[in-house]
Amino acid sequence: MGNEPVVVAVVGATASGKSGLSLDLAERLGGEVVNTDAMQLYRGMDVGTAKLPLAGRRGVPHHLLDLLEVTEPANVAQFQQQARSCIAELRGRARVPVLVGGSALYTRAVLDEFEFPGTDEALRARLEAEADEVGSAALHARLAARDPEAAARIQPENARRVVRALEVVELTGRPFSASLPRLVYVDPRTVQVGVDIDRPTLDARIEQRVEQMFADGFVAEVERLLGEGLAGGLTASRAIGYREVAAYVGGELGLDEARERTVVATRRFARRQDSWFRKDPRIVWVDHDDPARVDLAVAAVRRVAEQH
RNA sequence: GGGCAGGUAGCUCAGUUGGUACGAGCGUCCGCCUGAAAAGUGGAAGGUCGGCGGUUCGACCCCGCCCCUGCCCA
Repeated sequence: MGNEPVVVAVVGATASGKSGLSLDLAERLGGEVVNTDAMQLYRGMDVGTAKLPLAGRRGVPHHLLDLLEVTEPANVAQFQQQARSCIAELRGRARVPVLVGGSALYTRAVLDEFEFPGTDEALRARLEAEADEVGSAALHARLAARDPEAAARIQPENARRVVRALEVVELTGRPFSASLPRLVYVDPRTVQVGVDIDRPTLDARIEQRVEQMFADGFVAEVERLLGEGLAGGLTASRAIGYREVAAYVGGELGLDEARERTVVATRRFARRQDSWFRKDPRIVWVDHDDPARVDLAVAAVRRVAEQH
């Protein structure tokens, strides 16, 4: 295991400049890019997810893009497996995996010791129907009886988590931890590089990016995906921008309104991403416009490589 | 020039027959987060009510003048 390459992950808020840094790092380290963005997993969701077009990839191979149809739900557990085997494959070829993406849960699921209890479609469907009927508070009360600790950590209003907790409890007969695992890398030779960016700059970039998306045919992309069943996709239909543009196409929103709401939703998303990543003390932060950011990131990678 | 409607939280708008603004939605800020995660979810901070003057024990709510916005008439 001694000569296996380090695993690098570039994290940070949307529109902070992760893609560019990931390419720089892949070039400097002899690596290939592995996507860890839940929405870029979808085939056909390109403009609205700011997916790097082939022409912009500088010849660096990209993995784990375009794996799902918009009608399919996303699935972290499955992604975890795919990403880990992709990483193993790259290392087998002595290439450095450079993960990039803004989905914090996905990134952690891949990098950390992170196990998912099973799932049961029918059971979950039943619980969801029940939640709709009696309300999540009632289910929360049942959870409290079965698994007091989980209940204490999950807000009664959060139907999604209440249902999942009950699903796990009923399925495994064991308590659901209901809290994130500790920050422990499955492989100590892991480095996370965070792209730091101040809010005014980030907000301006988000606005600019969204405008560019619309100029680049975002509406046409959504129309095409609607034809492929986007509206029925559990995950994809709720993606930022896609739901707003779909509402515009459906005549429920004006174009300007759709664009403005997309900007706002993206901004809020960026805040949520930030609060996830800030909590992880292992992340080495580099400023988005620091001329030395690539050198700093490479230095961080070398440091970890030498320690192990 | 005249008439009408309106000027209340960052935005859109409720509300008080005069007694310290019950406000709401959105936004903003902070937090949570294990199989939908660009999802889901909790909390907080923001107005003294267009300006000046008057009436009143007391006005955001009454009166006067002024300013601004929209519509209408000339």
